[in-house]
Amino acid sequence: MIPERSLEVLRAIVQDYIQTKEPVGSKSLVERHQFGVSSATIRNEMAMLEEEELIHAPHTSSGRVPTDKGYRLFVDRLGEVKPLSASEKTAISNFMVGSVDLDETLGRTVRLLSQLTNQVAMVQYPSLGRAKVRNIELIQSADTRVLLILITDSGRIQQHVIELNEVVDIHLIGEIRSKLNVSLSGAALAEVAGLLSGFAETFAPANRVQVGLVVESLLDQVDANRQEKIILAGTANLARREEDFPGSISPVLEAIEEQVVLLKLITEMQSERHGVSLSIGRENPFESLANASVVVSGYENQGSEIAKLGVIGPTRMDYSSNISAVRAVARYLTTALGN
Amino acid sequence: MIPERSLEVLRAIVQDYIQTKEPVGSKSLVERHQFGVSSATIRNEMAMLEEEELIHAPHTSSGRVPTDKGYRLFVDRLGEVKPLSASEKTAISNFMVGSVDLDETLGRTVRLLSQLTNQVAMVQYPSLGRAKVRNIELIQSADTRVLLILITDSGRIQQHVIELNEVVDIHLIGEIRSKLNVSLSGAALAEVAGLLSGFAETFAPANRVQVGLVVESLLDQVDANRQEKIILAGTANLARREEDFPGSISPVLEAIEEQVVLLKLITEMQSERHGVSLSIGRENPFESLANASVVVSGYENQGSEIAKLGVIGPTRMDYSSNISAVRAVARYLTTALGN
DNA sequence: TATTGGCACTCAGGTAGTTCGAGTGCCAAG
DNA sequence: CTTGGCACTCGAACTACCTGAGTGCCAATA
Repeated sequence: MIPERSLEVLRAIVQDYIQTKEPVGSKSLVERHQFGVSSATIRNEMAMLEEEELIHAPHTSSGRVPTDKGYRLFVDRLGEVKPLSASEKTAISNFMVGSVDLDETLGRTVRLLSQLTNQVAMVQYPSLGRAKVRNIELIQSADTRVLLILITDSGRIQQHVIELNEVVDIHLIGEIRSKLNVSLSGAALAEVAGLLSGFAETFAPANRVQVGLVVESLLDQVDANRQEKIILAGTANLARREEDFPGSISPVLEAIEEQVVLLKLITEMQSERHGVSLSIGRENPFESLANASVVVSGYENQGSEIAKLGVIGPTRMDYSSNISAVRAVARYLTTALGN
Repeated sequence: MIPERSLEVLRAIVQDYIQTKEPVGSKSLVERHQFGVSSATIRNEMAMLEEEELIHAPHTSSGRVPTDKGYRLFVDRLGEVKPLSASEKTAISNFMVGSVDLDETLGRTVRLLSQLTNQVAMVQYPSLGRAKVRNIELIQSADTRVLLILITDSGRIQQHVIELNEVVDIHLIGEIRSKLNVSLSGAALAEVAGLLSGFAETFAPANRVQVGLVVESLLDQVDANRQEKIILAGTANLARREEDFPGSISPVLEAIEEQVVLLKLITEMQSERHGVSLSIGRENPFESLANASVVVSGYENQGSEIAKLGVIGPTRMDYSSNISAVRAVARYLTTALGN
């Protein structure tokens, strides 16, 4: 058990360090905060905190800097969640009005979040995993091609062009389309594969090849919920915080361009307090993100979480405001999707 | 008229500078190239080149660095276009196989180009400007909403959700759909607005509000060819070339994130030799891109240019290889779209 | 007239020495 | 447990100095 005052000291160190970007020493600490004790006492406290690996001195006889573990304790027990300012709130609601399309909504959301936090923002597209089929359309898009459109109840629209290798028979397409909708409307995506076994056999033998191609493409798209998509905004904010990343920012840039890494990371993060989850520094398994922290929250549709959004930035970030911004944006997005 | 040998010297300076990233002096120049004259003579030549503002000395008594004007002369008259290596050629053809969807093709293209050049690559989506309507679809996507899909002959698919504010009448939707296709199939997008004047009046008065909403949305999308789209890849390559950008890379990152800037830039660039156009340093009007050069080329479908692609990187880039890479990729994309 | 060797000059960058001050750990006294 | 005091550390900032690649200019030469 760590005594109360030590925790106060840790909080002060984290806050000062985030603000000044300089290692913080015992003297400046007692000047900026009212501890009612002398700097020598604080030094003793700091020695204990260092013992616990909550802070760390970059070199002998310099101020202290929080470790990943220190930040973790800070956010878990010490950080108050800053309420959003009025201007931030209006920014959020203004941003959301007038977008009806899912693409557009998510695009606005990610820009909003990056603007609000001055970090790199990311929004994951809704997972197809738990979604249900609302509608399937087949449209001729060229002589030998049809466009398959899959609309889910989360509003996500996926489209894919199918090459049939022979001239499209418009009546056949119509037949496939209506049979597909009869079989699949309202079905969960996970069930689709099962429901379609034997589907081709309900058609005349001559047509089964083409039907097979359509079914295959549809299953591909359902399966494509694994390779989900993330949209990013505010990459330039990384460069502006360059000095916060020892070495270079380019590994970080590479990691976030590599969507696979990001997706793995955010899907594995467990939700903590207030529905927000975060990964601090080396808590994440990726070497290139050793100096980065990630704050994410899920957003919902019809009561269940469909995807996540969040920000990524230097370990030394303002956790309090970023957490509240991420949480607020996730909530607004949830309500925006609810109508 | 600049004498032949001076041009040779300029070429040598540009090549050495691109390779070594160091200002190049007269002595190292005669060592690395066979000029058959002494360094003193080269110094005289360099003095003339400086007179012409083709090169520039960062400070008194240091080597010379090409100016924007020098690079320009180099690419216009001196740079040989490097043929692609065999491995690059196979990389290109491998990359292209098996993508049938426009989205996917462009996505692969932009990644390919960034990999080939080690720069930031960009691909502009085909402009709707000269395209023709192939097909229009209306699909109910919720009780009060329909999805409008516009497919053009360039293979571009645009979708948008329309909020009708009342329960969708499926027969009315069908009627609108077929009438739209009758009126518009094969029409150039520029003609659409004209063809649709008076369209709502062909419907029963009770339905005209809904028809109006659909028409409005369609016109919006046709009009949206102004706010065209660019996809990017390889942003991390910028960070890796950080030292090539005096100051910081963040203005550059901001500029390329600001699609408007990029679009304005590349649409205003005039094609030069071999169908490739380029903007070197301050030749472009954007202060944030003062140290950046842009290499773009158009790609075609059915014989006419539909959009552009290219790379953006530091002024000190390897123009010869980048030009050939951009040109090659543009050609491959053109043929890939041609099938 | 173009080329060349020679020469004095310049200046960024590296090395070394110095100082300064914020910060530390420790200890003995309160 | 707290505190003032003290010796110690070490990065950062400043200075001085040196080195070497590079320059411009000039007089001699082919």
